[in-house]
Amino acid sequence: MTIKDIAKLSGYSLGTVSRVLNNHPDVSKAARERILSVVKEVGFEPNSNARHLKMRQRSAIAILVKGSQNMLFSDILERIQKKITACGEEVFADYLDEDADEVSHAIQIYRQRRPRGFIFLGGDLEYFRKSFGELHVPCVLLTNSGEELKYVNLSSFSTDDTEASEQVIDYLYSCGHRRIGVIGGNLSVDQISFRRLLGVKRSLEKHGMTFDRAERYEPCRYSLGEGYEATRRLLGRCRDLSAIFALGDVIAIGAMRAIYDEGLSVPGDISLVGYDGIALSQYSMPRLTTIRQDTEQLAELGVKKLLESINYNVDPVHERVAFELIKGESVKRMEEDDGITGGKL
Amino acid sequence: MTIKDIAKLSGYSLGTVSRVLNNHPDVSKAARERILSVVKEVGFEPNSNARHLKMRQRSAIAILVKGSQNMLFSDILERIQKKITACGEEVFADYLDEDADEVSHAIQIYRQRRPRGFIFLGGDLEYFRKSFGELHVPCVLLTNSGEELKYVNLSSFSTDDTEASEQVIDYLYSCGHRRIGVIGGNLSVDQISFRRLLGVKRSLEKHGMTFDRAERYEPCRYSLGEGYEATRRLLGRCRDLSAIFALGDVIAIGAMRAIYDEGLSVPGDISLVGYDGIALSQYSMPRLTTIRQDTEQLAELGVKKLLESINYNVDPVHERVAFELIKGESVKRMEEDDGITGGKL
DNA sequence: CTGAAAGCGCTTACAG
DNA sequence: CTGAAAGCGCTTACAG
Repeated sequence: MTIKDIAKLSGYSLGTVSRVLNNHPDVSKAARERILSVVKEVGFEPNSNARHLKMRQRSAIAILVKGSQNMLFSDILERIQKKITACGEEVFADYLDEDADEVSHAIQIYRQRRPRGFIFLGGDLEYFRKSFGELHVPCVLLTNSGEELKYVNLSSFSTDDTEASEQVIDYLYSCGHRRIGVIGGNLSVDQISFRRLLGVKRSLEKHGMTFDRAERYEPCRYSLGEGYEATRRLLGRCRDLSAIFALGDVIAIGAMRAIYDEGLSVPGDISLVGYDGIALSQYSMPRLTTIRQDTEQLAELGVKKLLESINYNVDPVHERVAFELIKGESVKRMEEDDGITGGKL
Repeated sequence: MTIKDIAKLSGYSLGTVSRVLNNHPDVSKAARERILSVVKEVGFEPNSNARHLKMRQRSAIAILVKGSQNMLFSDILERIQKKITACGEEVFADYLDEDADEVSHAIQIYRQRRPRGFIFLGGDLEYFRKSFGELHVPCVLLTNSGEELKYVNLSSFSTDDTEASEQVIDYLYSCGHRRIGVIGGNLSVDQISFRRLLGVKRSLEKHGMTFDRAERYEPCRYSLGEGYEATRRLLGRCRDLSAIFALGDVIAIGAMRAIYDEGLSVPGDISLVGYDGIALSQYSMPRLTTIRQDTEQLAELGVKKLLESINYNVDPVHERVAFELIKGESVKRMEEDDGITGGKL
C-alpha cells in the first residue's frame, strides 16, 4: 500500500495525496476529505524512509541517557517521552554507560539515523568541549549546564548544583554537624559532582571551616554498590564523621546500608543527606533528607525548547530550575556540639 | 557526502561502492581496499533512509518496555542494548505505561518505522491475543510466556512464575509462617501476577491450607507508592499476618516502609519476600528475601532468538529461564507456631 | 487548486 | 569482477 494506491483509489494524483498527507494549505476541501477517508479506510501509513529521504529531514528526536539504572533519568525520560509523543513527534532513547562519551555517540547516531534533535540526560562537559562542534542539530542538555560552552545549537536546563549543595551543608551545619564527609562523583571539573563539591566547600568556608578533600571526600559512580563501597572506605578512614552528604540518592541508599553494616545507625550515629529526590528516597528507612530536582520542569522546558529550536531556529538558553531541600528523617540535630568542635577537625 | 562522491573519489562506480559497503563477495580485493580506504578517510556513513527504502528492510530493532520505572526491565534493557549493538544492529527503546496496550503500540511503531523485530519487556497476553496477529515481524516476549498463544512469529523467555512463587510460599511455610498475605499485580488471567498467585495457592493447598483472595490478597501496580498503599490496606484488614509476599521487589520496598509506618518491624513482626532480585533488594534494611530472575539469561536468549528469527525464519520457542530463591534478612523463622495455627486462619 | 515530473541516496538484477 | 540503469515511495518546485 503506497501513496500511489491512495491516488488511484481516490481519483486524485500522487501530488495531491502527498499534499493532503502533509497538511499543505492549498488543497480543496473536497480533495482533502475524499483522500483522508480513503487513507483511513485502508489504514494507510506513509513509508517514513521514503519520506525522510525526500525531505532530507531528520526523522525523530533522540534521547541519550547516561546510565540506564539512573532513577532520576528514568523519571525525566518518562516525562519527556509523554510530552514529545503528545506533540506528534517520534522519540527514541539510547542508553550509555555513566562514563561513556555521549557526544561521540550522538555524532554516530546522527550519521545513522538523522534525528531532528537530541536531548542529553546527563552530560560531561569535557566531551561536549571535545566534539560537540561536529553536531549540527538542535540539542538540549538536562541536569547539567552547558552555558560556558557557548554553542549556538545547545541549550541546557539544570539545577544550580553549587547552590543546592551549599544549602545542604548549611543545613547540616545548622543542625550542629561539623565533621561532614562527602561521597559520589569525581573531581573532574566538567562533571556535576564538581559543582556540588564546590557548594560544599563554599558553605564550609562561610562557616570558617575548610574541606579536606583527600580526607573527607570519596569519589564513586552513581550506583548502589559503589555508594556502599565508597562509604565503607570513607568510614574506614575517618570514623569521627557525624554526617555524610551523598551526591546522589542512589549512592545514599547504598551508603545507608553500609553505615548499618559498620554497626552504626542513621541518623543516630551518622546523619545522611542525598541528592535528586527520586521516589525511592522517600521509602527508605529512615526517609532521606535530600535535594529534590524538579524533573517535571526539566522535562517540560527541555522538550519545549528543543521543539522550538527545531522549528524556528531560536537562540539557545541556559536556565536554572528551582530545587527544594526535602527534610526527611535521616538528619539528626546535634546538641551543643558547636563550641567544642568549631573549625575543621 | 553520498555514495556517489565515494565512487568519484575512488574511481569506481556507484554499484561497486555499494557492493563493498554491503560486503558482497564478488568484488576484487583491490576495489574493496581502495573504496574502504576512501570511505574511512572521509568518514562516510550511508544514508539509512535511502538504504532501507531500497532494501524494503526494516531498519532497527524496537524494544517496548512496560513501565519506565521498572528496575528489572532497566536491567534487562541495558543488557539487551549492549548485545544488539555488539551485533552491529540498531536498537531503540520505547516506554509504555505499565497498563498500556503494548501490542497496539507495536503495530503503530511498525507502521511508522518498520523495525526488523520487537522485543517486549513485559506483556499482557490479553493484548497479544487481541491484535498480535496483525504484527508480521519476528518478536520476542521477555518475562512472560507467550506459549499458549501459538503465534508463529512470537518466541518468549520467562521465569516459571508459578513454580517460583510456590517455592516462596513453601519456604515461608517451612519457616513456620501460616498467615501469609500477598500484594501486587491484579487478578487478570493474562498477567504474570496471576501465575504467581497460582503458585501461592498451589503451595498452600499442598500444605492443606486454602488461600482466601478477598481477604489475604491486595492488588497494586508495580511501584513503591502503590506497594506502600496496598500494604497499609492489607494490614488494616488483617492485622494477624506473619508474612507478606510482594509480587515485585519494588512493591516490597514500599511494603517495608508501610510496615514500619504501621509501627511494626521486618522481619520481627512481619516477614517479607519480594520477587525479581533487582540490585536494590540487596541494599534495603533488612536485605530482601526474593526470587532472582536471571536477567542476563533473559537478555542473552531473547536477543539471540530474535536475531535468528530475523535472519533465518526459524520456529518460535518458549523457554523457561532458571530462577533462584535468595535468602535475605527479611524472613524470620517462627518457633513452634505450627501446631497451634495449622490450616488457614 | 491540481497534475506531471524530477530527484532524494541507495541496491540489485542485467549485461558484459 | 564491474558499470549502467531501473526503481524503492515519497515530496516539491514548476506549470497550468
